[in-house]
This record gives sequence, structure tokens and C-alpha cells, in this order.
Amino acid sequence: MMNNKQLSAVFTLIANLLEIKGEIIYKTLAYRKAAESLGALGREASEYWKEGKLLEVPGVGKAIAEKIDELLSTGKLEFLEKLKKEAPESLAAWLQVPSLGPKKAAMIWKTLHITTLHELEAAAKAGKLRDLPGMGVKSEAAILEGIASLARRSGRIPLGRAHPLAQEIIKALKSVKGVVDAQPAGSLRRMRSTVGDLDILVAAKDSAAVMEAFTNLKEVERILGKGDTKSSIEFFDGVRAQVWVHPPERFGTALQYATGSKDHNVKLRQIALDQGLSLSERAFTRVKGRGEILCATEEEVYKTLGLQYVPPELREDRGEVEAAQANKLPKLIQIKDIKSDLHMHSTYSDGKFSMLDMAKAAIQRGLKVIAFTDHSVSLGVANGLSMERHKQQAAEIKKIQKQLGDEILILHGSEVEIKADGSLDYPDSFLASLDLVVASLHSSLRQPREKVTQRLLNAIRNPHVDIIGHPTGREIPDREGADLDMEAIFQAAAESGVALEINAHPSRLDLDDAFARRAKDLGALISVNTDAHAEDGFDVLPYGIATARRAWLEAKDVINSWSPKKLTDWLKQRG
DNA sequence: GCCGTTTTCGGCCCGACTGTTTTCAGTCG
Repeated sequence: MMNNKQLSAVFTLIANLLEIKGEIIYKTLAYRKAAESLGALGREASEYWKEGKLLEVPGVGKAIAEKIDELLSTGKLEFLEKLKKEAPESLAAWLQVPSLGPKKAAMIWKTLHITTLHELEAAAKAGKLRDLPGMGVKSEAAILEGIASLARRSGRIPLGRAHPLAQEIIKALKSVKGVVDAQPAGSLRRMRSTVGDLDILVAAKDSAAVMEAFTNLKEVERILGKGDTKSSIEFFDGVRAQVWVHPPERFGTALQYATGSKDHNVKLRQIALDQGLSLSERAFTRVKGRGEILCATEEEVYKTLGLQYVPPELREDRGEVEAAQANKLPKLIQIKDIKSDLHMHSTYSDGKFSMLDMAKAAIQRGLKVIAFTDHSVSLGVANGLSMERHKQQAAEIKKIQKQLGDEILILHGSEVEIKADGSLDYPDSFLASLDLVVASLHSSLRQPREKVTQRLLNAIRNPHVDIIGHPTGREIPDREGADLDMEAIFQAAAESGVALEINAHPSRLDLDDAFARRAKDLGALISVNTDAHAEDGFDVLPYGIATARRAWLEAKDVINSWSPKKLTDWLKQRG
């Protein structure tokens, strides 16, 4: 049975091949939109399919629903097989080459009769591209360089790398004379778990100095473009960054536009048109008559449209525009709501700092409750604790608690391995003695769907388990999560009252936003934790909160925002 | 191919930048 990621990949391939074939652009856009939508769905498309509700998936109409049906029932798609005969599959990879689009790709393919990336590179090196219509020495060199940069950069940039890098760039740009403001934009500002490249917006009257500072940043490998309003660069590691400069009085429309998402913006422009206004990155203009409405801030943009201000994390066209119209946007959780961190490690297992150091670091960050959840015995690589060593840890926690007094409440927990056979790493009697139990998968993630799902369900139904840690086990950008029946897991979690984790580490962010939203909708509780292994491990919390916000979560949905009393009462009642 | 409080046809963002052009096409975001 194909999952959403696989379905999404099929429709992306179809879109790419259609584009090269020269199909009308809106048809390829439709396939692309369906692919994106499937990739961001909170539950499996196969669930919709079983219920006969595929048409409820945004961007899926009759034709694509039929194709999904064929893919799910047969694992194949006749339409795609035919398409591959018309435009070889290997051509799709060409579209990943910067500066090479569908038109040139098709022209090169049909003229030189080559189809692979390797052949393309060889042709460019042999100087065979420069004489083709519309091409020259520069475009040939650009393709060669594009292929090289493709090898350098491995796909999308994890948020944990993109965010700090963007902050550095912004800091440098803010120090340029005449700069009024500088902000991240694009998927970076929406805090997606990975971003394609870094988009940054600068408010300044004069752009020359900004562009100069930007293109002269340290570690710039090459300048991809430099103009009055836009410049782009590539760093040594292949990460790309763009800067746009807009006058301060137009910064609101510009930032709103550049933040996206594309689909969110399409909806806003439609609302503007309904009011006789045309919305662009420069301003609102009246469709009839003259005159502009300038917005220096995004708040003014949304106000002009008669909408509640939509936080960037929600701008994905997942119902936020309609909610803003109805004045029904959620009151999203904020970092300051967080009072506890319930998943962290110390030197007792694979942490780098003592429990005392970790507790002090937590106090500094304003936490009221922490739980030490060192690894359990079978996770040997992480120095998992025997029950005997747990006793020593309990004694030490008592000591530290006494030393720190009521500054912070320290809970004694464990991150218990859900073993390959579905059992937990400690007997129930022992689990019952702990303040808090986080149960997690670390091994045998590639088991068949039914088996690995059953393991997680066993853990969820164990009365002593309080939280499921990083539920899918995905790692960004390298490892897909386990093949799980998430719908069954969310329902079971809702029934048994177990909280599902949003692990805030940027290489996890697991649950992701779409899953977390679905989990909430089905009534499950969420816990946002840092999984800190060192003092600075607490500092990844903003990524977890951003993911929670992208999932439409409010403070009440997240157990870490509960008061210490409410939290400990909940834990006691769970046993 | 999808979508619809201006519906079942006719839209679907459009402007900046670059290179190959001699007024524009392709790419990108």
C-alpha cells in the first residue's frame, strides 16, 4: 500500500514529465498542487480512499482521484507508464538543475537526443550546448555550474541549520547604514521543518549598500544575481540565500508577499479583488480609479483585508484564511506558555551534563518542572540504565531537589525502549514506581506497518506510559519515520489519555505539524519536549513551539503549559 | 486538471533578473 510520500512523489514526477512534454502549464500545476497536498496531509490518503472520500483532499479532483485509486489498488499507473515512453523519466532530474527549466530541457533532449544528467553534463563540457537556439556560452556554463551545485547541496536545508544562519545574515544586514528592518521570509518565516533556501527582506530607502553587504558576506561561494531590488548568493556548502530590498513604507505588503505560502497569498489576493483592490508586493491598488494604499506592516495588510492577523506559521492555506474571516483563529501557543520539559538526558545515560547542571540550566530558562528520562537498559549504545542504577539516580535526584529547593520540581522518569517484540524494557511494577514514563521507538523501525504499529499501540495502552516520545522516529533530512497507521495511534492515544510528543530537536520535529494537528483533532494530548542531552539542548524549544503553532495548537492542548499542580495531578492519576 | 457567496466555464500571480536578444524568452520565487 503506497503512503502519502510515495503518492506525492508519483504526482511530482508526472508534473515534471508533463512540463517537459510541453503540456499546458495549469495542468502541470494541478499535479504539483495535488503532490504537495498529499505530502502535507495529516492522515494517509489510503484512509480517505477506503472511505470513498478522496475528493475531500485539497487539489484532488476526479482525474487525480482515479489515478490514486489505480495506484492504491494495483501499485501501478498506466498513465505514468505511457508518459514515460513519451518523455524519459531521467529527464525529470534535469529540472533540479538551477537555470535549466522545462523549455530548454525539452529543446536539448529533442535536439541532442540525450536523456540522463550524466549525458547532459558531458554535452555541456564538450561545448555542444552553446550553439543551440536561445543558448550561448554563458547558459552552457550556467548549466554546468548548476549540475555541480546540485551535487554540493543535498536537498532541502533543515530548519535547525537555516534558522541560525539566517539570523546571522539578518544581524549583518541590520548593521548596514539606512536599514530600518530585516526579517526572514518564505518557508523559513513560516518555520517549516526544512527550507529550500533562505529568503530575507530588508526595509531601506537605498538598496545599493544592502546588496553590497549581502554579496560580500563571509563564506559566499558565488553571486547568482545582483539587482536593485533582489540579489542572491550561494554559500560554500551549497545553501542559497536571497535578499529583497523594499522601501520602509511598503515593507508590510512586501513581507506578507514574500512570506507566502503561495496558496495563502492567492486567497488573500482574491479577497482583495472582492473589495475592488489589487494586492501586490508593492501595495494595494484600486482596480478602478487611481491611488495606492501603502502598508508599512503586515498587520495593516490583514486589517485592510478585514481579516484577523494570521501568524506566519499558519499561512499554508489549511483553513486559516476562512478562520481569520470568521474571527476564529486559534490563540496559538507561545514559548512563554511552557512551564515544563519532560524529556531530557543526563550523564546517567548518554547526556553530556550532570543532573545538577541540567537542572540549573533549566531554572535559568524559567522552567518550573523537569523530568530526567534517561534511556532504559536495552539501549546499550546510549548507556541505558539498569533498575539498580535507577535507584542511585533516584537518590541523587532527592539530593538535588533538596539543594535547589522550590525553584524547580524534578521528576524521575525514564525513556523506555519499545522493544522489537512490542514489550517495554522494564516490568510494569517498576514503571509504576517512576514519576513519569516516556516510551519511544529507537530500533527495528523498518518492521512491516502492522507490526510496528502494534508495538506503539501496546505502549500507548500500557497504563504506566504517559508520553510517546518522537512517535514516528523520523530524522531530518535523512530518515523517514516508521510505516505507521497514525490514525489508529491517534485514536488510541485519545482513548488512553497518553500524550504524543512533538520532539523539538530540529533533526526530529516529530510529530510533524500535520500529524500533530490531526492528533489534536482526534482528541489526543500533545507534549513539546527538547530531548536535551546538554545544557544548550534546551535552546531548541522554539522549533518545537513553531511546529506546535503550525499544528494550530493552543496552550491548553500541550501538557507542558499546564501548571505544576495540574501536571503532577495528571501524572498521579495516570499511575 | 482543479475549482466555484460573481459556479459548470474560464480562470489559474506576476514581476525581477539574466542572457541572448535587436524587443524578448526562459527561469525563478
